[in-house]
Amino acid sequence: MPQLSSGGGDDMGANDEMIAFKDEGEQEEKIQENAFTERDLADLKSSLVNESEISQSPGAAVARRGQQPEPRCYVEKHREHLNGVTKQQDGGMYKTSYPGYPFLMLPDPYLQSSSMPPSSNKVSVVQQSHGMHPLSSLLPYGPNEHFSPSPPHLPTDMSQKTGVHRPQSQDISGFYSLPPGSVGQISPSMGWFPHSLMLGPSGMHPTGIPHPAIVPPSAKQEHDHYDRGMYAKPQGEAKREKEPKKPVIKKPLNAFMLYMKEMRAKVIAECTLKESAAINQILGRRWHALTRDEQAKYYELARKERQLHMQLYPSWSARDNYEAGRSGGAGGNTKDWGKKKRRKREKQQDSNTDPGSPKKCRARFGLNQQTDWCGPCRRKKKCIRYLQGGGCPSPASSDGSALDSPPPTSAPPSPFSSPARPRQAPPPPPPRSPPLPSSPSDPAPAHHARTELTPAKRPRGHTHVPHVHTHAHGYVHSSSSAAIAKATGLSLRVLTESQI
DNA sequence: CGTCCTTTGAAGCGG
DNA sequence: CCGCTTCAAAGGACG
Repeated sequence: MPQLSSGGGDDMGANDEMIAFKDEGEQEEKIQENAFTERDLADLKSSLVNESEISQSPGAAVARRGQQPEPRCYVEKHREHLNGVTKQQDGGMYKTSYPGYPFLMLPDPYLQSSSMPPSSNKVSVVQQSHGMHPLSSLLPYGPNEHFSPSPPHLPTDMSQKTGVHRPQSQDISGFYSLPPGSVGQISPSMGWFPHSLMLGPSGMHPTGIPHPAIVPPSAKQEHDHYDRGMYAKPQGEAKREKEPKKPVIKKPLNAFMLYMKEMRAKVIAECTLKESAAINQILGRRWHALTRDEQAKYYELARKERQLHMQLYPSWSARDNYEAGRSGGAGGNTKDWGKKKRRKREKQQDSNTDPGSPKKCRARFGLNQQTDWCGPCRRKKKCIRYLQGGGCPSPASSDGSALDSPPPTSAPPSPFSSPARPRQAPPPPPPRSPPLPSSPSDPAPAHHARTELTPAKRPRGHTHVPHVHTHAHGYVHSSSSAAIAKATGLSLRVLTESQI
C-alpha cells in the first residue's frame, strides 16, 4: 500500500485529513443523514464481518473504527450513497445509463455464499447515481440483489430501463468477444449481466458488443475511455473496427480505479475541478479516508472484475499490454492503441513472444492459498498453469462456482485482509482473517518508492505539482490547489504551510 | 498531436 | 523474496 515505509510521518496525514474533511463543507449535507448512517453502517459492518471475517474476530472492523478517527464526512457520504441506493433500489441503481462498464457478475461461489447475506442489503457499492457511476453498473450485487445468480428484479429493472432483456450467457460471450475456445469456460450462470449499458446507443448486437476491456488497436485508447464506450472502443470508431488487428484487452480495473470512476463525477461537481490529476489526488485522499468496509466493497468488485476478465481472456496477460505499448515502435506513429506513455527505458521487448502467459494463480487462489499456486506464480513469475493447457484447476467449471472463489472460510474476500491500508491507518489493526487471501494489499508497497520518485522524475517544467507529498499535505500548487484543498478538506492554511 | 500529470492496485520482471 | 516498472481511467495542461 501506499504506506510509506518510513513515511510514517506522512501518515499522520491521515488524521489530518480526516479532521480536515470535517471542516469543510461537505458534511453539511450529510449531517442529516447521520441518524441513518450510524445504523446503516453498523449493519454494513456486521454484514461484512460476517462474510469476510467470519471466523475472525468480529470486532475487528469495529475496532478499527474506534481507533481511528473516522473521516466522518466521507463515511457519511458513502452512507449516503448507500442509503440512496437502498432507498431507490429500483430506480436508482440502474436508472442512469452508466457509462459503461458492462460488468458481469460472476457467480462466484464465494460471493454468493458469503458476500452478501441476504439481510445485508446495505452493502452496496453502488452508489446512487446522481449521475452515473460506473460502479453501480458493475455491481452485480445490488443492494438487494446479493448476487443471486439471477436476481429477480434486477433484470427487470434493466429491461425496463433499457429495454433489454437479461442477457444470456451467450450474450456475454459475444459481448466480450471471447476467444474461441474460451467461451466454454464461462459458466452459464455468469450470464446475467446487470448491465444494459453496453447495449446502449450503439445498438450493437449482442454478439457484437465488445467487452469494455477490449479496445481496438487503432482506437486511441487514452481517449476512448472504455468506460463510456464500454471499455471497448467507443462510439463512432466503427470504421476502425474493421482493422484486422486484434483488439487490445485492457487490464481490469483495480479497486481504486473503480472507486475513481464512480466518484470522479462527484468530485468534479463538488470542486469544479477538471484536471484529472488534481481530481485523482482528491480521490486518493478520499480513498484513504474510506473505512475498510467501504474499501472492501471496491476490492471485491475489483476482484470480480479480475475474475471475469480472467475467464473471458484466459490467455491474456498484463504483459500483453506492456508490449503493446512498446512493441509497436514505442510511441511512434504507431499510436495504435496503447502505447501510452512510454516510460523511458525499454528493456525487454522480447517478451512479446509469449502471448499467453497469464498470472492467474494469484488471482485465482488468493494469497492465502498460495499453496495452490504453481511454482512460477509463487515466485511472481508467469503462471504456468495456463500455459500448460489451461488446466487450471477450477477455473471454469461450468458453474463458475468453482472459480476462484474460495469458500468463504478460506478465501476471504480479498480486501479485508488487506494490508491495504497500511498507510493511513495504522490504527486499523487488521483484524483480518488470518489466512487472508487475495488481499488487495499484498502487492502494494511497490509504488511508494515510485511515488517518491515521481516528483523528481519528470519535473516537467510546468507548474504542476512540484513535489507532492501526496499524503498528508503537499498539494499541488496549481491553480486548482485551492479546490483540491477544499475538496480534500484541507484548510488553506494547511495548504499554504505545506507548500512552503 | 502526443505525452504528462496524478492516484492506488495488480501484475510481471529482474536481481 | 524484494524492489521496481508498467498499466489501468481521465482530462486539462504542456511541449
